[in-house]
Amino acid sequence: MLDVKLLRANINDVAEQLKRRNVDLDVEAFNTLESRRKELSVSTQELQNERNKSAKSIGQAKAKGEDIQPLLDQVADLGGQLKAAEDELAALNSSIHEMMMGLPNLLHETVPAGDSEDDNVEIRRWGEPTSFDFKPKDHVDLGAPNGWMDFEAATKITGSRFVVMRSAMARMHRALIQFMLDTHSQEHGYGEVYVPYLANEDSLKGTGQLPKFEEDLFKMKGEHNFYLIPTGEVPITNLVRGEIIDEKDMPLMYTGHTPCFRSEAGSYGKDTRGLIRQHQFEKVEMVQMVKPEESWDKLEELLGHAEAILQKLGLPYRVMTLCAGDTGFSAAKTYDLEVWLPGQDTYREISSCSNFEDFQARRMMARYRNAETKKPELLHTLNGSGLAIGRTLVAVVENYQQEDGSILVPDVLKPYMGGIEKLS
RNA sequence: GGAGAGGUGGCUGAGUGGUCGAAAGCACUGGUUUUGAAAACCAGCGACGGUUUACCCCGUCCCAGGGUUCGAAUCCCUGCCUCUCCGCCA
Repeated sequence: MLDVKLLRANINDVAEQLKRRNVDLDVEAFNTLESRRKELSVSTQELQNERNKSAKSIGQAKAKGEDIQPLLDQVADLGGQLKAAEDELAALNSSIHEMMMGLPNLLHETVPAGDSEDDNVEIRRWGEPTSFDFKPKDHVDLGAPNGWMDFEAATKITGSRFVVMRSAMARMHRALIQFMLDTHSQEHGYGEVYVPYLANEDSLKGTGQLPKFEEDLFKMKGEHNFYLIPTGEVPITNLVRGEIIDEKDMPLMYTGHTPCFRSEAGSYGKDTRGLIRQHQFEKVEMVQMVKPEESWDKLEELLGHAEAILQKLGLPYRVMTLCAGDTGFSAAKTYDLEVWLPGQDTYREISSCSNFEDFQARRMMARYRNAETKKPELLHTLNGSGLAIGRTLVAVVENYQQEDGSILVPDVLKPYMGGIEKLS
């Protein structure tokens, strides 16, 4: 959420900045609501003050044994007036809040202009696209024939966009999770967490998936308002919802593995083949809660932690800065890591690393106590995939394939796979 | 799932429907004392919003949402959560 004070003071600036995202802020509507709110807030407080004073004097009169009936008559209609004013004010406040919850974050000045992923800007590459002296296959042709990846079985069990994995492939999938968690927790300084895979409405509002993007989520039936998490970002970031963190404990760094569930509404017909776009996939997530002045440096560090995984796995990739139109709702700036996929002869997103500044923190009242001022201040949140497991598996399978259809095991994964050299 | 007890400031924990934003203790901060530290003593110490140069002042907040009342931390209803006992269970 943006700071409502910012809108009160500089709404035209904000509107101008939101245009970069092709978002049209209704300045007039906001100003109308806001001026009415201010008026009403003042008059409501006056009424409240009057009520408090008279209640107090009635109490005192009663304590002295005086007749309080005349005083009661004086305040007879106060209650009704106050109730009406409070109700109207509450309605107004919730309209303003609703409007604020629907506005995306302001973009960092370094975010390039653009409307779609075609306008994202490449900032560097690591490694060269893998070369083969035969025609490389994609992961489906490599995995499906021998049952390593069984899309038909998954369709029977559930439906489209799910997968069953078997034997060595299932094991390598699991190995990737262990390898990433170990790397982040042992080498990069993250604390490992295990978290719920169902989250409530407040949590999803906190990180920004609700109220705007409910159609992307799977919602539980029944009396609880629970949703399957679309990313580990949701439960992990919400660890600090409503908390005031000691400055000495900052930055907080968490890593965790979770499944992710996405309805993929609106992407029918897109990436229907293989593991690229599933309703259920695994991810190892990195989340940081940092002091505001540190967040831009921390974004570069966090990006480096994600890159380290790809480098250890020996997978060629490039780093992209998302353009204005492609940057997510809550983020001020996002880097995507795109890994080389020989089967598709292209780079595909495998990680997304973002700085949210105080956008999520304000939604969930996540603060830290500034040691100098002793006051609670909003902290900054960041997160990044480190990495998406399914897509990493695709990248390993396609980049490490041999002409006979076997898959070499990257060195760093061997300890997690009983030392075997290849899948065959 | 059944029965009971609770949810109060960073923590523990008092609170008769009427100067209660809330006793007390701990923690923390500042001071006195001390070569220094500890101890002792004194003082300060919630969040958010409005107003203000600032002080002050005003409002809201005692799990959440409703209700009763001139007035609610306190009474009533609903929900959420925690604890104890029983049942079930990985």
